[in-house]
Amino acid sequence: MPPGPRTRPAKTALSREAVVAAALRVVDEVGYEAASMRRVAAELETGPASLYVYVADRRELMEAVHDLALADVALPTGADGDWRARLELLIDRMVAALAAHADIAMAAIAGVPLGPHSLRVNEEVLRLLRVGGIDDAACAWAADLLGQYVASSALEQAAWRREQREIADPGRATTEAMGAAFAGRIDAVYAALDPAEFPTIVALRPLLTGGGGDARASWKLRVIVDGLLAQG
Amino acid sequence: MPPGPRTRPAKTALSREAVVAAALRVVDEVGYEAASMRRVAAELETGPASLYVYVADRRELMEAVHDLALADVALPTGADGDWRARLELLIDRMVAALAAHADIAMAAIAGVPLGPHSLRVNEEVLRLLRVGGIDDAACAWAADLLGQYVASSALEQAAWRREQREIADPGRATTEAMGAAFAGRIDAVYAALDPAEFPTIVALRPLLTGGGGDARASWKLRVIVDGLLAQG
DNA sequence: GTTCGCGACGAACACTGTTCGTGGACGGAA
DNA sequence: TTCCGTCCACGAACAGTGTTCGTCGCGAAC
Repeated sequence: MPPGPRTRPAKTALSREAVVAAALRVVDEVGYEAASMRRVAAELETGPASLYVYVADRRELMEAVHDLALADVALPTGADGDWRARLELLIDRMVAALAAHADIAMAAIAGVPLGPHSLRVNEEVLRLLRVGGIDDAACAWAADLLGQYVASSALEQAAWRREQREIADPGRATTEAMGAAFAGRIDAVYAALDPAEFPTIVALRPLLTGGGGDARASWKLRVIVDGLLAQG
Repeated sequence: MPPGPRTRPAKTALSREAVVAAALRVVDEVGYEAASMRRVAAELETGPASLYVYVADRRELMEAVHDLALADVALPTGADGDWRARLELLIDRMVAALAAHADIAMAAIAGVPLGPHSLRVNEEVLRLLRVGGIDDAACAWAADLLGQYVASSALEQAAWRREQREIADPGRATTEAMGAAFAGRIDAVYAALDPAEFPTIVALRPLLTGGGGDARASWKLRVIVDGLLAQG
């Protein structure tokens, strides 16, 4: 007698791309940290051991997911303006593509991204910087700085977006959810500070947590590029 | 009969500060990720459940450790120059203080730092920016940008430092360790790229992984501050 | 001297990433 | 067609993880 109802009709649909795509779906649903190997395997209706045929470990899987998220980024064309406009557009697209998939940008902080789409996009960043007349050594370090900006901004934007989703969630749209909100919780800490000890924080309090969206991000990007140009 | 050799002579030395200090020691030894509640408890010669009297969860503990690491940062004085020199010195000290304790800066990425020492240091950052004549709204966003720079640079520096320690480790100072090294592994990826597809990366290859130390960090900081001044 | 509360902590729960071994399915060779 | 060999899906297990609960001993208050 067979040990159980072993029905395996079309289970051969496993591949590296299928695993990475499933992992991206799971990250979208439950976030970066909660996207465990077991949950990804469950998404594929298999066991966790099956994933290790196509992926060395969780880190490599998440790097692949991060790279897949960057596949949506289209390189700006000549119609998008001069090198600076194109660079800022490209960076904005990178941040948007990453922030669209929860906090997958964490993978870029845990390890340097070296996937094919990361390389494709970074090649274009470096090329645009050179077109802009930036010194070669400055190009290399600028790409590093811009990479840090992309990861940080994508994480910030993802956190801000998740907060809005939690507030909009009718299941817990109570005072508790409002109190646990992202900017709200931070602002509450600032509001409770002693103005004699932290005069500047208290004075700037409305500005510190305001404008968590695109204005903040594009301002930061402008600062960095202006700073680059100042290195002449 | 007592249920076992329950010898408890001087076990009453537990407190929140003792827990956080022990956690900092563990982070120094094994790193941020491997610093588990069980290891911290073992450092205090107790069980993991004992920690939860003084700390809500691992996240809060790591935020407290991050804040403790910033306690070493001394605020620059008038003898250190004008506002810009003081600001850059302060930021450098923050990066150095965090990078001295492995990758504890990860705690600043997982959540916005709001501990007492973070507040103390951020108050001074905001104050110096205002002294420099930066617009109030720009001050708020600049502090955010500088915070991202501090966390990213501390992580980068910690990774670079760990790599050097692993190479210097006589136990595995073989070709394997050299091949698995940080900058070396990245450079190897770049070296294997097709020059027709990634011409800029290949052309700038020696510059991309070079200068991983202080020069890179201070250059980035100069870019940011120059960019701030360009906002008028 | 007795009671009472605080807190240290053993045990357990529900997970996690990863490895091993089995065994079935499929390709090509005889 | 039969056989063999390779591949790989997957059950089971290992060694951990964060966190919670209940107990129980100790110090202090009454």
